[in-house]
Amino acid sequence: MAETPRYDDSLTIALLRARDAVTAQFRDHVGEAGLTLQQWRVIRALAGSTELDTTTLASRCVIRAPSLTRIIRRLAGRNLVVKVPTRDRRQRVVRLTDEGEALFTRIWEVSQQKYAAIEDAFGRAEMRDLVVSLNRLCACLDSDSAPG
Amino acid sequence: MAETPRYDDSLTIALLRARDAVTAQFRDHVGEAGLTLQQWRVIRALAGSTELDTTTLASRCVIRAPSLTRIIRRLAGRNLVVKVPTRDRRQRVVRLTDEGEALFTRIWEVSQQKYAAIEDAFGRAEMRDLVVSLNRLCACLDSDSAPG
DNA sequence: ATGATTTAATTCACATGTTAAGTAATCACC
DNA sequence: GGTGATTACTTAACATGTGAATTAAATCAT
Repeated sequence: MAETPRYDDSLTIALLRARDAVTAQFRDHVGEAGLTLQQWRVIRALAGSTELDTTTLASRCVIRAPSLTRIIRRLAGRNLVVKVPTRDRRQRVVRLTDEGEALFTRIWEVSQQKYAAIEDAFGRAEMRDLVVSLNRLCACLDSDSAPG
Repeated sequence: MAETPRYDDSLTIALLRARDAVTAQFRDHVGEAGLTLQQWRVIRALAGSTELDTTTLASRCVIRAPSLTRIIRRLAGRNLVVKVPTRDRRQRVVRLTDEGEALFTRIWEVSQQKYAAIEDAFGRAEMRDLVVSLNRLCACLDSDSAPG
């Protein structure tokens, strides 16, 4: 508690700590349902009969393609997602099964409460500003990779 | 570019994306020196003849103890860190070797430039505010884990 | 239509993330 | 000063992160 690390002012460390603190709020609840947080992000992205290909899913969930391949394999093995046939047979499009949708609903309710609790603790407006700021940071860094 | 994911407004996703974007700025440079970003965080925390035990190091680097055990083993195997004898023989206190310090210095210079580039792109004041905001978020979440 | 190229996803190899269990050293207490 | 609880770290088992190589399918040029 009392120790203030020397490079606490680093953006990298601040982001890591924040992510750690936020995910910690959800991990136990999601874990009790037998899911990792990454698996939960995938299920959440597919909720509501959404069909998505691997590339889009990877982008939305911020999960690399190789990891997503394994995650989908596991979720399919548990009958939570199924493959959907496509015209372009290179693509793997998936959607939730009824069982997957049911699991989503069960987790989602409590998850929303926990999210609301964070908003209450941190401040709704401040949180909105924070998300805007984070998204602007991404926008800044994604564009200028061109050196001088 | 044109697709706006449905839950881009999620703090969790925003944090993931931001972390991803920021670390991407450093990964290649650090990787060319033969280090992962996690290994680099450890080396950075130890730079300047700093001796630290595993627990403190884990806290500062935001790395779990089991991961840190393996990371230190690898860095020790490459003669970048060494164990320091301690009174409490449960603790593992480590410090950089001369080789480790040299590697730090080599990476650090470019790393600082890249950090400055982020500040330039995003705005120095905005970045300071962002770090403050992130740290406050952690403070909010670390304290109130007590349910009603 | 045939072959070169590009694209989408997977596989591989190794490093880290995560939880639970294990081990050894210290501490608290009597 | 010996015993039980605590502490610091490690190990083990499995899931994900990461970059490079691979495979299969669509596209392009001709």
